Amino acid sequence: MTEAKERVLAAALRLFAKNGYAATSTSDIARELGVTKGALYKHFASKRDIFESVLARMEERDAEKARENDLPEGALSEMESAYRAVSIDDIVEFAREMFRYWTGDEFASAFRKMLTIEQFRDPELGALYQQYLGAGPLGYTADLLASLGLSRPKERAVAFYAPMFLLFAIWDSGARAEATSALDAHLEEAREALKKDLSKRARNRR
Amino acid sequence: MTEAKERVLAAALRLFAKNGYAATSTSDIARELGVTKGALYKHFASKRDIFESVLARMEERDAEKARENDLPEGALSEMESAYRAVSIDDIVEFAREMFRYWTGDEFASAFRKMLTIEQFRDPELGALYQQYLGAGPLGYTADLLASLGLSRPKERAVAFYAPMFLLFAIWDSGARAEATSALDAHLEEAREALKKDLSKRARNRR
DNA sequence: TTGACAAGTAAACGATCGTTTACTACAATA
DNA sequence: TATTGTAGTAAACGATCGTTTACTTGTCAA
Repeated sequence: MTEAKERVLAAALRLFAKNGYAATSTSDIARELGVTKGALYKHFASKRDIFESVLARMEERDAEKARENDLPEGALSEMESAYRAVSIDDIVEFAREMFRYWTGDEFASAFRKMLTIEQFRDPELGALYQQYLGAGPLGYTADLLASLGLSRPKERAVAFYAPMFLLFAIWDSGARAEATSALDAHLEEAREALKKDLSKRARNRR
Repeated sequence: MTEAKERVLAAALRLFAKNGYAATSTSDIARELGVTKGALYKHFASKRDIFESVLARMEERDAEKARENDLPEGALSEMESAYRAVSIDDIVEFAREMFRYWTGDEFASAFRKMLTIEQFRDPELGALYQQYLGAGPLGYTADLLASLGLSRPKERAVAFYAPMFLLFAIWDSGARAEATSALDAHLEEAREALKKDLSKRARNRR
C-alpha cells in the first residue's frame, strides 16, 4: 500500500465517519486531499473499492495490534488463546487500553463511528460492528472471566463491558473528561468487585 | 396531521433507519407507499421537511407517553419531577418498560436507529441522540438514584443504564432472545444490589 | 349540477452523482 | 538523451437526485 493510497483511505474514512458512505461523494474525498476526483481512480477502481480498502486496512491494523500484544486477533472474536493465564489486573488494563484505542487512535475512532453509521445498511457491516464493538468484545470478556473460574461470566461480562460501550457514545458527544473519569471509576469498581468474588470463590472451594 | 401524512412519515422513517437520510431518495419513499414521488410534495414541502416532521412526530409521541405515565417529558432529560417518590422497584420496572419501548415500538425503534446513524452528521442530531439515548437517560437515572439517597449516584447510574444501552445493540443484531434474557438478569441483579445498598445506608444513618 | 379542492400522475428541470476519456507534466530508467 | 510509467487535470458521459409543472381524477359542498 503506497503512501498516497493510505492518505486517500484516511481522508475517505474521516468523511465516511462523519456523513456516512452514501453522503460522501468522490468530489468530497478529492477536495479533502486537494486533488480532483479523477485522481482517485489512479489508485482505486471505484468508490466502493475505497470503502472496502478501508475495511481491509482496519483488519490489517487489528492483526498488527494483536501480534504486538500476543492477543487473539479477528477483532477479539476468535479466542482460542483465551487459555492464556490472565489476572483481573490484566483484564482491567487491557480494557483501559482498548478504550484508549477506540477513542484516541484517529483511524480506529473514525472506523468505529463509520461502522456505527453503516451497521444497519448491510448485514455484513452489521456483523462487523458486532464483531468489533458489540457481541465480539462482550463474548471475549465473558471467556476471560470464565477462564478465571468466576461464576455467571456472561452476566459479569455485561456489567464489565457495557459501561465502556456507553462511554464511547458519551465520549463522542464531546464530554471527554466525564467519559474518562467515569471509565476510571468503573474500572476500579470492577477490579475490586471481581477480586472480591474471586477470593470468595477460592475460599468456597477449599 | 392527516392519516396520509402519518403513513409517509412511517415509511420514510423506516428507510431512514435502515439506509440513513442521504441514502434514502424521494423515489424510495414513494415506492414504499405505492405512489410516485411527486405525490409526496402534496403533503410536504421537501425531503428535509419530511425528516423534520419525523423529529417533530417523535417529540409528540414522547410528550404523549410522558403525560400518560405522569413522568418527565423531554426525552427524560428535564427532571424536576424527579422529586416524586420512587422506589427501587419503580425504577427497575420503568427501565424494563423503556427497553420494551425502544425495541418493541416500531416507530421508536426505527427512530432510535435513525438517530444512531445521523448523530455525527449534524450537532443538533448528536444532541438529540444524547438526549434520547445517551447522556439523557444516564443523567435521569443518576437523579433518581440520588433522590433515593444512594451514594455515588453517577457511578451507579452508569452500572444501571449501560447494560440497557449495550443490549439495544445486541437486540438490533438479531439476538433478541439473548438480549431479553440478559436484560432480565441485569435488572434482577441491579434490583438486589440497589436494595442491599439502600438498607445498608439506612442502617448507617440510625 | 356544477365548481372548487385534494390527491394523484407523468414528464421535465437543473444539479450532482460515480466513472471514463483524452491529455499533460514529470520522474525514473534504459 | 530518449522512453516509459505515474499521477495528475479538465471535460464529458449517462444516471439519478430533489423539485416543479401541467394535467387528470374523484369527492363533496353550494
